[in-house]
Amino acid sequence: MTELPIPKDHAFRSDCSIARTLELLGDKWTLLIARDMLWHGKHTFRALQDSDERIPTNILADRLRRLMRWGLVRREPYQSRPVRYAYHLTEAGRALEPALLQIMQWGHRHLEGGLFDPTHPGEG
Amino acid sequence: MTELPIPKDHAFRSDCSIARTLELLGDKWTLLIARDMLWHGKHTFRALQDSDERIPTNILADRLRRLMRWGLVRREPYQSRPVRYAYHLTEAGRALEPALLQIMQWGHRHLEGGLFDPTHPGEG
DNA sequence: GCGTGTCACTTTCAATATGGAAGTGACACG
DNA sequence: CGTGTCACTTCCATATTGAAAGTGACACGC
Repeated sequence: MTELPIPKDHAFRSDCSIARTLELLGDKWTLLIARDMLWHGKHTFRALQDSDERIPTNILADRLRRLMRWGLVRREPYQSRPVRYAYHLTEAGRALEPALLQIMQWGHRHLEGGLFDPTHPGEG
Repeated sequence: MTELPIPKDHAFRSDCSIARTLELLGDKWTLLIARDMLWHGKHTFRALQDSDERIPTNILADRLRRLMRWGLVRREPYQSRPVRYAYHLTEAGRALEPALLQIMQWGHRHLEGGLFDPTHPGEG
């Protein structure tokens, strides 16, 4: 149960936790970034941009900014000269894993998706 | 494990089940429609449009069309003269419940959302 | 039969978001 | 100094969103 820094300028459209969650994660890309950081060891801008789905760089930059603003992602320099940052999920970000697993499960069962499953390593 | 009628004209951007699922459900509204049908007994266009989040009617119509096209929702006339339809989740649509619960859970814990929880009736 | 109301949408259109592509800045390396 | 990499930002055409108004099929009351 992490305290998230809800942006002061943000007004939620309702009390519903699902509606609120979708306000930050409800798009086609954001959860893929979480997936890549959580399960695929991708932590640099470059690595995240090289996912199978080929996220446009402007969208990636925007989503990372949003995730940082909401406290789901933190970035830290992994080198200086030039300074470059690695992005990591915070505790709140990692807490998305069960939701991600359920979404994956549904896709496996209904959309003939690939069988990668982080809970069964070696199959993907 | 329901067979879904994947639209012939649709090409998934990757094999990933999460990416695929987000292609149909990855927006701010679609899962709210599922929520309302699943837990709030809303099955007419009117009822769905009267949710707390006030979905625009053109978006609602579009999302219902999409959900029907993908086989997550089915509609049936609930009256004739004039004929009017009720929308219901199919088995594949109802199978979203675990994902919805996890998303709700995350919102409860991190976004101070309301406490409605269909698994604990009487608290919302 | 006519005006009013309801439901279920569709249409319109301005504003915002998306996404492909090219550009920029800070370096390392040779 | 030229080339290359990483991490973005900027540009811009197109697509999506969302507020609002419009439409069609009736029921109901007068």
